[in-house]
Amino acid sequence: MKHYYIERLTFYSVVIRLNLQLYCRIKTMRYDFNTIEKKWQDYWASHQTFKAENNSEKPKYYVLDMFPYPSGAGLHVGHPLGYIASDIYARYKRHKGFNVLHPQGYDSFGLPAEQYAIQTGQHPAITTEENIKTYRRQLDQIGFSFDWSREVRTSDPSYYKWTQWIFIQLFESWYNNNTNKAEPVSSLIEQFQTSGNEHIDAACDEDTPLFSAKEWQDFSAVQKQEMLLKYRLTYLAETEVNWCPALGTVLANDEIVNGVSERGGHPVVRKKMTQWSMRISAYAERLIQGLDTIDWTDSLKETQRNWIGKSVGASVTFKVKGHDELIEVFTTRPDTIFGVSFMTLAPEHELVARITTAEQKEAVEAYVEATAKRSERDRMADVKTISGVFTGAYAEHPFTKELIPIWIGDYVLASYGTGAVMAVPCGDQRDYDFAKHFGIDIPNIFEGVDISEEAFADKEHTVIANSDFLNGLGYKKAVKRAIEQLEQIGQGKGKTNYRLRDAVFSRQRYWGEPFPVYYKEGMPQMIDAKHLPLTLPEVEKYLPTETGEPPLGNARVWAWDTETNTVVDNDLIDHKTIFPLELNTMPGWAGSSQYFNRYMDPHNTEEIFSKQAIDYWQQVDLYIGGSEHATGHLLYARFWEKFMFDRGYVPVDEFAKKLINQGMILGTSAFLYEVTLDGKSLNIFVSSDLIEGHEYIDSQHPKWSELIKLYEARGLKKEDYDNKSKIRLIHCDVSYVNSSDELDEEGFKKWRPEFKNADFITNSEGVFKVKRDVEKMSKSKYNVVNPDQICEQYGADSLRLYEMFLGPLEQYKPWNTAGISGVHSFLKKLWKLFMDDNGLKVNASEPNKDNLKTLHKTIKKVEEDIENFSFNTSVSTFMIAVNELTAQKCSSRAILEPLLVVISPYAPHIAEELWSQLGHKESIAYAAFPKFDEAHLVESTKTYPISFNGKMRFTLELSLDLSKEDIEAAVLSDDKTKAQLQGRTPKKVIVVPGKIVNIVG
RNA sequence: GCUGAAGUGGUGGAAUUGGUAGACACGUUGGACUUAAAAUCCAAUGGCCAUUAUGGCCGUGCGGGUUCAAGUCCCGCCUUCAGUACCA
Repeated sequence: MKHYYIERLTFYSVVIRLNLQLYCRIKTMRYDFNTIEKKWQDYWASHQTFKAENNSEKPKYYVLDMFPYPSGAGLHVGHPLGYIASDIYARYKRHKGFNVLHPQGYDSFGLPAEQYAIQTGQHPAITTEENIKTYRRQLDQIGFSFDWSREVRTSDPSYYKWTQWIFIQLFESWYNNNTNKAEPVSSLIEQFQTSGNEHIDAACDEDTPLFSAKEWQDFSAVQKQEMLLKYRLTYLAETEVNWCPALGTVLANDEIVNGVSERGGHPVVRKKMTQWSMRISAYAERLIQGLDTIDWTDSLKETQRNWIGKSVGASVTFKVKGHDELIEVFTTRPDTIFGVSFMTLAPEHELVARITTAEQKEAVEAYVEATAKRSERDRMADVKTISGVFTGAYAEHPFTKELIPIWIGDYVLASYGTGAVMAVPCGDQRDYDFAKHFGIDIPNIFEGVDISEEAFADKEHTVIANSDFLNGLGYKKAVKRAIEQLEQIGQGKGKTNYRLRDAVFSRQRYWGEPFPVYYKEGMPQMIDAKHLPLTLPEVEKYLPTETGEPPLGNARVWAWDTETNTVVDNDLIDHKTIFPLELNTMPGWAGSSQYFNRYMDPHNTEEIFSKQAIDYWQQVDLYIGGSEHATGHLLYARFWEKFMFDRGYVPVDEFAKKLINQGMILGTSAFLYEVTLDGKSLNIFVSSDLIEGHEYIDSQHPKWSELIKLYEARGLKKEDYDNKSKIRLIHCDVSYVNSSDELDEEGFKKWRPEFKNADFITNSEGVFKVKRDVEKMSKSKYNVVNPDQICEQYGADSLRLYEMFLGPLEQYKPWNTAGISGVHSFLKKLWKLFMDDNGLKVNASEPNKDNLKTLHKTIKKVEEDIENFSFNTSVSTFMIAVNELTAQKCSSRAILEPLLVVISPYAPHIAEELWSQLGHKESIAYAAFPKFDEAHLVESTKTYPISFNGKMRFTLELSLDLSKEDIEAAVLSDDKTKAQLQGRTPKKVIVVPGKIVNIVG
């Protein structure tokens, strides 16, 4: 028995093997994308095909993607969109003879890994490593031409060593407003030493006192450090921050969306804390100016301009009556100074408590307290309510010396300008509303303008009146004059104000870069750069300590020994040689603000990058990424690059010459209509075509007889459900829905077992349909499409082509997997152009005129498309080319070989395979892009559209040699023209040679 | 409110400086091949009217305008999306 069994097995295995051999033979002739793609991905990896050299005869080109945060969910089809576009561009540039740098890495510090660590105890480094593996596998299978030998990870100590190094450089620098650049702190100390700080124009803290050289010399060491800290480009300061209790950390303004945290949507409150800050405000003007020198989209530049928020105007000081106090305000309309009828201070303004009169004390205090309690979000949500209190104090008008009541109101923000405004109700709608509400005077200082209904804010048509020396002047002249006069009496000057605030740089987090900082007598000290990196310590818990310190407070070994320059046990802190280390870590944007430069020389252990490398690569030539980073990463990175430029580390002060924002690929969500009663599920679902337009169940409706039967079967009475039973939408995983929107009931029930006994009411054809809607692709909406499955089923080349084919790169567009069959069958047709059942069918035959025309118009169009980033139209062009060449039965090597090079940036795997089938031993990646030859497109005739009164009626083929007159004669003598005219004489004939003929009759 | 982008078939989208609107696909319908299915191939496919056929009218968010000719330019609106918001 046993013997027989083995014999049978052997027999079968021989049969199977024979079949397999036959199958494989056929298979080599077919477009077997899975095998081909794996083969070439392995080839590229083992041959390091895309390794960029730091010295090359070729011109350089640097194509960069925004590196991903490796999240646990992996990639969905929306993620690679920008990577595919940049990869096409990078491959194209290689064909064009450039030495292309196209690196990739990971922005691997961040909140999600830490949140996961808090929940599970899993070290973030482990989670991160696992996620990176998944990302790498997914990226590899799409066939990107990344130079992986240059990979960086922000959480890698060999990388963050240089993030720490830059921090030290910033600490050792100050911003000189005279030279308009950052300079070493040593130059500042020299000036203090010789002449104090009175004559220094620097970006510094507002509360910096003036001191003389003598005073400086007399300062203690700690006092000197305190003073210097007010000038450093990164500094410690007590700042009001956005504190997120749920996340236990501080958030930057751009990490808050609609008053809640961007990640997780948790509430955010204002809180005072000592934090590291970055003096980005020093660069506000240069960040605006620099925008004119770079090729970024207008909308992105506009977003950055708005964020920086430059406004030009004047600062004016008002004396407070009866106090030795001054109120400084910022105004963009100094021309309206004679229209001031009150002043408003922010409730948080420091003068409020000092100037409030005894009578008003109670009301003012109550108001201040009430505002403090209201969260930022409440204040934002409630813009319409006007509130405020009179302080009882008066200011003196700088010119008229009239008394101006001082109010407080929450429409004035403490964080903008000086936190105080001179209110001109006739010229500003908010001041107007406030004045109306509290019955304050609204003097009119505009000539010929009615202000009985609303304020007049039109600068263009302003003519000033009732304003002494400003009478009769227009806006511009009045502003100039007002500033001159204010300067003369010493109560104001021209001033430019920026909305941009310094960036808080501390996070109360574990999974981030440690600061290279220890504290001696309470003052921060930098660890010498040669001892970096200061690596993250191990902790038992990733939560804040019991005393409320950041997670690093849990580290047992986290103190700095200045004798040995090593990290030692906390217990050893003696404040003589061993000092406590900083417990905060750096924010997410630290690691991403210089990574583009590190790619140029990623393994350098001596420097952040060599001079030779940065001089060669200079800056990113093309940067592709999402527009959501407009006011975060893209602003901070520009700031750091300018700083690095000032200090002589980089040769240019903008890091990315050109930037493109790719749009988002949206998911097509599926929804089920679920019937509910009193908010509870009735376990009944209704096909979407029965429901459209209804919110409640109505027993009168004939469509719902089946549903009504179900109600009755369940013993529900008509009066219980009629017009009460409501319909709601629930998300359904898109994998249980086919392309006709029909639901796989069994699959759905398995996925959501709580509905396993649910009733599904089908439409009149007996089919259950879901509702479709386009939304952001996300796990929680169950509309995610995984690229792994697409690659498996259609191949990476199909995925690449399809993502490009969907529409313009910058646009938002919905994903629809069904459509991929179009590009997939294009690839099969392409394959068939080269291969038939017997193998390669390409030969040395002479190409004919049509072949050449097809090839050259394709070369021309694709080249233009790539230069214009119009990748979608290229894919159509390929389809047209292959359709035409197939119809022409073209098998000429002279046509098909160059065609392959043109297609290869888009579909590199199939291009490589066919290229090697053509007998090439080297990769196609560096083959020269074919040269376009206009000669092949020259035509002798043109099919003219013949229009009558602008409407095209028919076409006529005419020689292009004909003159205008010849064309007119030829057209007019044509029978079809005569038929159109029916004997009438045309009034006019427009002939545009080579374009169109229009007959006006 | 302000700023920016965009409105074209059933769907995604083409249309270089004003010059044949709807390329290229998806989907749909019909056909070929097949025992059948898949795959592949062929044909039709903006709407309406008409037909024996070569036809006719309307049509790029809406209303005007410029022009021999407008999706494209100008004026006035509407809608959608994104960003931003008491910024003095």
